[in-house]
Amino acid sequence: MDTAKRNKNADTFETCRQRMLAVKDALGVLNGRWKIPIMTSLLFGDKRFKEISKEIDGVTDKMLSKELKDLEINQLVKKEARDTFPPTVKYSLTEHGRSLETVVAELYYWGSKHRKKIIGK
Amino acid sequence: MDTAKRNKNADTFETCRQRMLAVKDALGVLNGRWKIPIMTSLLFGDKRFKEISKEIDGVTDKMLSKELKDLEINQLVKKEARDTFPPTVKYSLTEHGRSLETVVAELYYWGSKHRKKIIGK
DNA sequence: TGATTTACTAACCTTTTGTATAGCGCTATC
DNA sequence: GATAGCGCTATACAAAAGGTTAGTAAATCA
Repeated sequence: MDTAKRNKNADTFETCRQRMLAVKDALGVLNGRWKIPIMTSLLFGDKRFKEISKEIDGVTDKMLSKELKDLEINQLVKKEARDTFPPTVKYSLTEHGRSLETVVAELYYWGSKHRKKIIGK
Repeated sequence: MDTAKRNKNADTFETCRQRMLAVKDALGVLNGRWKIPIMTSLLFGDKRFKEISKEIDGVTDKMLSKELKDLEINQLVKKEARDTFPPTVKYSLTEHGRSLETVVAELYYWGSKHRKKIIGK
């Protein structure tokens, strides 16, 4: 391998690693089975706890509660509780959370394509 | 709530659930900590096993091997082994796998933004 | 009276993921 | 002749993620 080619390979290796870091930062916040579905739900509007859980098949109260807390800590979601009875809690996206819209949209497009290609053949 | 408003709510509920399904299809294939990093690595070019593992911090041989197998089953990755010694195995993306490029790109943009906002403040 | 509702939490259990270590077959290098 | 390299696989175990069940508060409804 000549010098020029070796340098080019080293470059793409470095570029690749930097991309990877950013991708991992994103995945670090969106990890687990439920965070992206939760964000998807809230991109359609503010919701109460039970409304979210109805939209996401298979999620348990425990998981939903935990994941919402994580998302709140990472400033993607905000929570407003009123001390009525039964309790009323509203979840909504922060501006930062709403900036995930394009990511979720791409996942949606890709997921539809994938379903057609693999699952629904 | 009047009838028109109730219908509109029912509509967004349904649209939301359909989006959710497609998003979950995508996540079903890309689940776990490693699949998206692996795809990111292969989007930069065909790679051998060790090359991928060098680019992804923290992944073990066991996990890498398992996840590559999953991706192969889902037709995102293809594998070519030549029976030389030491063994030479080349991994590359299928066309379907390459179609994930936009998803990964969005994750990369968002991850960079997120790092600046939350981690690197 | 007692069942229902909401947004959780605690206890416990299972499944998935990760870690550590070893080994294989064969070649090339020290 | 020992050692390093590749692309795994096997075994055993620890840790993390996720699921199941049950329970709480206080008001409302039958």
